[in-house]
Amino acid sequence: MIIENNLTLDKIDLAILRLMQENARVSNVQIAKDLEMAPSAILERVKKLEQKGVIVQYTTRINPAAIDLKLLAFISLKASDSIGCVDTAKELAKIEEVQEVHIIAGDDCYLVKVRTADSASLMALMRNSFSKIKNILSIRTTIVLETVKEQQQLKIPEY
Amino acid sequence: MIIENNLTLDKIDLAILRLMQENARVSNVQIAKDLEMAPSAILERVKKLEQKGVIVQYTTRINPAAIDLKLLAFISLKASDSIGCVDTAKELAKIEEVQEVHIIAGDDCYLVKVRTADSASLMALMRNSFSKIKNILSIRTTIVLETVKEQQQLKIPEY
DNA sequence: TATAATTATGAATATTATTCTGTTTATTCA
DNA sequence: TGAATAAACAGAATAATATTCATAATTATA
Repeated sequence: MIIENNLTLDKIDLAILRLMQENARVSNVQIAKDLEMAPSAILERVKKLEQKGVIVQYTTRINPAAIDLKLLAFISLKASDSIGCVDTAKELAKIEEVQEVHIIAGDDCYLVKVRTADSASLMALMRNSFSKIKNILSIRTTIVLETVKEQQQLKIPEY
Repeated sequence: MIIENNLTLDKIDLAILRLMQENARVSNVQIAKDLEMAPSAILERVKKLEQKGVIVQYTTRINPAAIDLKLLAFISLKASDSIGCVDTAKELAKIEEVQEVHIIAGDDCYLVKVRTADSASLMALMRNSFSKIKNILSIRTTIVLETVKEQQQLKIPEY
């Protein structure tokens, strides 16, 4: 894991992040034009943002329906883990269909986001993968009927 | 919105998506080398994947902590909307701090994912933004203590 | 099987990334 | 405060990549 030392981001860094968050394939030249700077200076900053771990990844968002992943579900799990233990969470994280695993406050212990083709394959996933994980006491599955908004983009402050 | 006509993705398309999902800034030349094809052929396919809406966006994942967004929460909402009505959902989607809005099956009507600086700013958000939305009957907020996995990457089938 | 349509190749060109040097700007510390 | 030091920037040169386009190969279709 990359250590984040000097995490003070100035106005220019934030502007770069704003542009790149919108379009990861924007060119240095374009960013430079927008910010009225030299491409070489932009490149240097981008490299630094990568090194500092501010930029985690450049990723391509794919339409889930295009690859036949039409079902989205959230699963709340209770486990007999000691509190603060992430073993069960790590087991859940290993499952490919699992996009998110959060340890949450309150009644339930874990909140998991899962994407599968359909309800049958979700059922299969639960039977084959979830059931193999020890310490799980109960499962509550919530099917998403419609997604109105889904973005991982963050609200980047002005400065 | 782009209409998705010919959504039959072959093995090569899936391979391209797999590479680009991992790294949106991978070069055509690199993809071409990996798949043992000409860069021009790859480019043509990528353009088509964009046009067909298979590729939704190229985005940069930013470390939320780096821009002081350390709190993640899920909010379950009940509303007095008629079933299937997305008005409330659309209002929720307008809020910048809201990353996701799902209409869900079961007791609650909406599931919302929110990111803020801290619990104080979450409280402020709820007071200022959520409370302005009509028809909301009840709110249940779940704070995330720790995120073990968070990826929007999809499991791309072999062929 | 012939024809049409799609997809791929390879070379030429345009654009962009990257490197490097000199300069400016900011920061540190006596 | 002000010299010493470090960080950031600009601009030019070069390397790498994207893009275009004519042609060839492949695939689908009648």
